[in-house]
Amino acid sequence: MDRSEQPIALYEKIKKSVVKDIESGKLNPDDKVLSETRLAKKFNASRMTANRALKELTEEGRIVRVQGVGTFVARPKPDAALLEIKSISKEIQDWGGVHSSEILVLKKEKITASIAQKMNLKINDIIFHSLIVHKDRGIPVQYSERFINPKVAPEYLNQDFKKITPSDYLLKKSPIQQAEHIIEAVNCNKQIQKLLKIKSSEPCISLKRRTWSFDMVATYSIIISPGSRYKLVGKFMRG
Amino acid sequence: MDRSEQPIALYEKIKKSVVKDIESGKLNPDDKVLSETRLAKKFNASRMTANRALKELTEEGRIVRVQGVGTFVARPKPDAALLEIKSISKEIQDWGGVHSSEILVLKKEKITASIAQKMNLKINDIIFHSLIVHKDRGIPVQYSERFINPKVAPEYLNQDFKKITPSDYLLKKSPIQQAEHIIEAVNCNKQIQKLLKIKSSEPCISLKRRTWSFDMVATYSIIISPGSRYKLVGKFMRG
DNA sequence: CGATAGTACTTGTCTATACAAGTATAGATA
DNA sequence: TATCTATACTTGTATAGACAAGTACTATCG
Repeated sequence: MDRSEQPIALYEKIKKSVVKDIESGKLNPDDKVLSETRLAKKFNASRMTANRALKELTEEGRIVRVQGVGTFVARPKPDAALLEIKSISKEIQDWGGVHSSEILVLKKEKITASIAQKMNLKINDIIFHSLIVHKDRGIPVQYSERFINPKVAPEYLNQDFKKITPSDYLLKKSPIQQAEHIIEAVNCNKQIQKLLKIKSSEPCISLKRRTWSFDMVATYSIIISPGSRYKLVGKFMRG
Repeated sequence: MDRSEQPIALYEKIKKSVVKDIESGKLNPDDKVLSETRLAKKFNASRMTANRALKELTEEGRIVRVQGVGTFVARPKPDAALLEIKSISKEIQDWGGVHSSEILVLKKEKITASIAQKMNLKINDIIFHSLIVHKDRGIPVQYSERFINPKVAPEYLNQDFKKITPSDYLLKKSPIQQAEHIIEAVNCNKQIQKLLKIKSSEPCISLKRRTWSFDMVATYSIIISPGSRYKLVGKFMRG
């Protein structure tokens, strides 16, 4: 860790204090948080500084503010793994299906320009690339392409993926700090149509996902599923 | 444009001005943006106001700031701009579009069995029902049907939705929301095809959503958008 | 009893100022 | 030439004060 101790900003201290009260249970969901004025007095800060702390906590979804009324602790995210793809095999099994998968690509390779851009890497950097089709009772339900930053998981290719799933390995090696999801409805190209054994008219759901670890883009993945065979269910906060 | 004019905050004006310069091509990636001091002077604002504008644009991924050096237009990490599933009108405006909407239904009515089940209400209970088609420059981009529990927002129908959007009103009345989302790729029925002015082959993204407030189901909504005209982008933090 | 006005409090926005800290550049120095 | 130093500029943090806008409650009036 190259993070040495720099003097912590006052607004950060206020944020941490509120978060601590929430996580310790001193403040429960829907409880009223100290007002800006009171927080400012408590920390010997100006109101603007307390305002900044509370504004950022609002953006982070930890509190809810209502003008004229006050600031309240937000209800906890019911599912930590919000729109996150849990292991597709588990999902299929939970559904009562029979999971199998076909590994089409699993290797190191030079990164392409468009992927390099998405992952903030340089062209010609080396990257891990996998392409897998997941099936239920032999019927393809998901095309899954994944690019992995080797700086984050250098031993990725050497794993025995019969003992640990790729997702589980990555989760262990690189705690995800942040994830971005882009969900689209698309008609997919011929190659993917063939892999998924669908007609060209079949609407598909495309989920592109980037995850960050250690302040780097850790993975970029593209998942495509026929609309008739798959849906996403997510529980999370925020309107 | 059904957006009536509420006084727009100064920092919002500064943000919009910078975004406009970026999107019009006046400012290109890596170009230097006016410094806080200069922006402040240009808009007759204080430096703190310009600072807020630039700070928020940084969080939105549109610019990059380097202490001691300056502010630069971010490279187009595509899709980084839109962060949350926020109000569709705001989304369209941020995108540089022109939002309008057609209200097809907005009334109290008796609940149907299937909706009653989803909302944990009894058949023949009264519910608020709205059906709106949102457009960008006249092109339909979203079919939005919504059922609202009157216990949560009894004054819903009496609002002047030219002054406050339905979403904003609901957020205010029941600020703490837990939500469940089901996302599917579908081909939609003839009625919706007609409203959205799409061909039957156009893949659409369907987002069904339930929100909870005060331990009740507050709303159930169905949102359908043509895949070619809309996508969902979500950024979620962990820890 | 119901409506209204006043109040106390909250968050939202904005200003003018201040100092700290990081960077680049030009000019002086060894 | 290579290195240091002053400086001018940038962003980052923080203050104290101001007014606007929204809400909840109380006391008053009709």
